[in-house]
Amino acid sequence: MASIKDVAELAGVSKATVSRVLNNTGQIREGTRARVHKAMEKLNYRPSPLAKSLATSSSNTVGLVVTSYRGHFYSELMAEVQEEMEVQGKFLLVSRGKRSRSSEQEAIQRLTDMCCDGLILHTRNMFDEDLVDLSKGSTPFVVLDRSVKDLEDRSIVYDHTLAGKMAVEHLLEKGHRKIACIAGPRSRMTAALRFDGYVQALESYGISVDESLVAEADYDRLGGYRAMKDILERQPDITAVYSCSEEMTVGAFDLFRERGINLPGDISIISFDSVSLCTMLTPQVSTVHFPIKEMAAESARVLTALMHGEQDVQPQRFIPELRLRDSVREI
Amino acid sequence: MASIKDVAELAGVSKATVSRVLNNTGQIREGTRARVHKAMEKLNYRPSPLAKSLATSSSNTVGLVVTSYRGHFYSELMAEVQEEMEVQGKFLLVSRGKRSRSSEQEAIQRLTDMCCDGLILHTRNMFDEDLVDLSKGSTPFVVLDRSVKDLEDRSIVYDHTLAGKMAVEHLLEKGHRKIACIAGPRSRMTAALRFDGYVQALESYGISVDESLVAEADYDRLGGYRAMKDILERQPDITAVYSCSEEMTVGAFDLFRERGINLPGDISIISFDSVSLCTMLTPQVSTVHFPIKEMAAESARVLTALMHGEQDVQPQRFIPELRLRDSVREI
DNA sequence: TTGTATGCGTTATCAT
DNA sequence: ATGATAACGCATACAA
Repeated sequence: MASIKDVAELAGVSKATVSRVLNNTGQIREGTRARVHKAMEKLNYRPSPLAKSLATSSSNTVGLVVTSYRGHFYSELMAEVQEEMEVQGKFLLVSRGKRSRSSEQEAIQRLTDMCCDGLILHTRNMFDEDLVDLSKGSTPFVVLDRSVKDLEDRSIVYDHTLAGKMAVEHLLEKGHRKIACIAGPRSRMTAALRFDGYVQALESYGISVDESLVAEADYDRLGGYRAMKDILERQPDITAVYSCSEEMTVGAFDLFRERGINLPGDISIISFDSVSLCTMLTPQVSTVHFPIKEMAAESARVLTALMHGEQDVQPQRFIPELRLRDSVREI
Repeated sequence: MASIKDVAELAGVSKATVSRVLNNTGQIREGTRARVHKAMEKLNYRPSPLAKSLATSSSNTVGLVVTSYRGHFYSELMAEVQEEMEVQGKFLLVSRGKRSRSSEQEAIQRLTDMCCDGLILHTRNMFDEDLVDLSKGSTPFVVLDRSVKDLEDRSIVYDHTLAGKMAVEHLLEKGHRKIACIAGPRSRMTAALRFDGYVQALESYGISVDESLVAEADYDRLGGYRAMKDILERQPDITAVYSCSEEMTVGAFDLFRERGINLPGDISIISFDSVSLCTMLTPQVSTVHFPIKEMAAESARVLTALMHGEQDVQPQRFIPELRLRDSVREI
């Protein structure tokens, strides 16, 4: 690989001059510029990003840390950020915090050590104060789907509780009273919030929650299948289900299909949805939409603004939105 | 940020010594080692990956180049490679070749400039000879889902034509004769191959292809919807459909749902499938499985072997496999 | 307008 | 067992 030195020699100038034409900085005579260009051409010269980063401590990359890679949700998240960043000409470095405070911090450190120009954090286990500490450093970052006090201008947030409440209230309005809940692992913040929505909606109708109506499961297809099965065993006469994730909903449908249960005739269902899995099912299921895609894109945009040194960025607010389809009937 | 120099000074040794304890190379007295460690601790020292890369021309990252980020397929591909690489402690750098020979080559150059230790290429537009040229360089790489002559030991391949043939023959065996084909963009290699499978299967039954039975569409949901609509307009009395991608199948189902078309009563369908979208549909649709996930993982493993300097790696062969479910009826 | 010299944080080759 | 020192490829402050 030809280096800047080779180009300089061939063009009969100094390295500094080559560097100048490279970055379009300073004044250079047209003649020498041409000579340098020709030399670069001839040597098929390409600057080393590594050396440049070392010299400037900026790397033209941004880091993304997530808690998992598995599943449509994270795939979509990664892809979206990736695409948005490419527009900025930035590379994306992805790292995973393995569901613990320390591993999340470690991931962040690795990324900053690599001189990422910015960070997008979808971390669930770090404390708010950790994030606030981080904000004292020089690397700009945004937090995705998490509201951090004092970091509002870098938080891309969504009100999971309200979303859940709206979903369950819809069921309530349609006359359902015996409403099951397929909940995510309650150790996870957003899962807990979504469950809160269930509780609040019920309370607003003067109904207290019956624990035998709720099952906690992993946020995936099999989890949904099992949860639905458990609930139906305990409470065969439910009329509606509130599912806290689309993949769990797909799992529930596996059971419905297996048992010949009819929707919405026998059971109504409403679900969270991010990647439109719910519109592939038959009947298409009514959802509260959790717009991870748009939020990921927004996080990329906000980060870009931050990296450009813009002040007072106002992250877009994402409001829960009901998407009514064919899986809920009136009773 | 503390550098190796700071550590050396604090520990009262030279930079070289610090470097040695860092990499566990050479012999060092226990006492000094301890002192160095303490100094590192105290300064919260972390080595700069950038400087290390510059010095060693290796970066602890691998590059992945794909043609798109959109859709479940690519998402899954990225996520799988990502996860597999993390096990090796490698970072992943993703870049996109925008469906042209030159942009794919450009992406590769950027990645090699960053001193990636290895490359995974899911490129469709470069020529075989480009790849062969590349193989003369020093960066190990593998090609995903493409068979390159003279590069068999780095090609993770799948027989799309055979897969398509098997799918259509299944339809044929069940008595179907008027079989529509929802094809991908024929400019794309694998789409063309899958279509070939259709042609071959038909020929083996002495049937010549009727172009009005086939529609070419984008490899996505909307494409499938439109293609299905077009075909039904021209040929309302088809009995079966061969769909070349799962997302197109989802789109076809959108139309079926809209029109109240019954499966497999009115129409039978068989589809390619990679991300199990087809098992979410009702009825679950019979498929030929294109195991992109496993192939992505295999590509990561083969690359790892290559990077470790192993010779004679034999990439696993992936054989098309029919997964019969409930979307095809006998007539 | 251009050149010189130094620094960025490592590794690696010689010495000692 | 340890230290000096030269790379690695670029940017940049200071001279000229």
